[in-house]
Amino acid sequence: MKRAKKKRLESAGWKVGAAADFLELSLEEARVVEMKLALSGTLRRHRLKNKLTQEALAKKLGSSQSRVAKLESGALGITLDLLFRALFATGVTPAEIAREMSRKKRSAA
Amino acid sequence: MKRAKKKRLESAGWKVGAAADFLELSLEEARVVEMKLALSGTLRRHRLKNKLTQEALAKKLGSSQSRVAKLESGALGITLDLLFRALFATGVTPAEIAREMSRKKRSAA
DNA sequence: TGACGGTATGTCCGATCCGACATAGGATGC
DNA sequence: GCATCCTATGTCGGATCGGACATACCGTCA
Repeated sequence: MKRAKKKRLESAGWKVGAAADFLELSLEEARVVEMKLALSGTLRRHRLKNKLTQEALAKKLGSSQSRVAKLESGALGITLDLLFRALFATGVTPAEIAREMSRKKRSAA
Repeated sequence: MKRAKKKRLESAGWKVGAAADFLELSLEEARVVEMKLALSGTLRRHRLKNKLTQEALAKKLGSSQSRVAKLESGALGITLDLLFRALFATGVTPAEIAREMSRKKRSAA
């Protein structure tokens, strides 16, 4: 599968932000990747604002610290489902998420 | 797992919209469910607006007609990842999705 | 009526993700 | 130094999801 191939490449040392630029990702795939990156940043900001540790957030989610770390680092193999659950668990409102989503992200070097 | 239990119950004949109201879903889980429902509606509207069949959209996504049908019906076992990919594939912009997301959904009977 | 295009539903099986755990890194305080 | 706290990274096994396929359903048109 195409998606699988992408993952393989990326996990072989590529940073996804940059990857979206030159890998042959379809437009919609690239957008999803950018979205995940943007939201993982949002998640970390809000977790810190709430003075939660990754472990504390993990417990709220019924997840584990390592998974939260992966969420925040924009690691591969994390889904939007978990990302959104985490965001909501930190008290981010849908409206706020929406705002973050539409804020375009300049691709990092 | 709690999430697994929820799925079990729901798949035993419950409509998710109603389910979110009385099942012991955590707040963040309920929000994700509502979000999926809202977005599946958005997807269908935009697909039709673009005069695409489910099959045509499926091909764009590298998926299948049945999967698209499930996406649009808000079926269980569907992730936000695929939902967003589908939305982007129908040409919906992030800003538009954001707008849909913050629009609250009255729970259907 | 039958054919046809579009959609819904159900079931496989392989791919992917999740939570758990171990462990390493880094910062701070003693 | 070395505890302690937080975070990062890697790896398992089992749960969930995905595409594919079959098939049923529903209009419409002739």
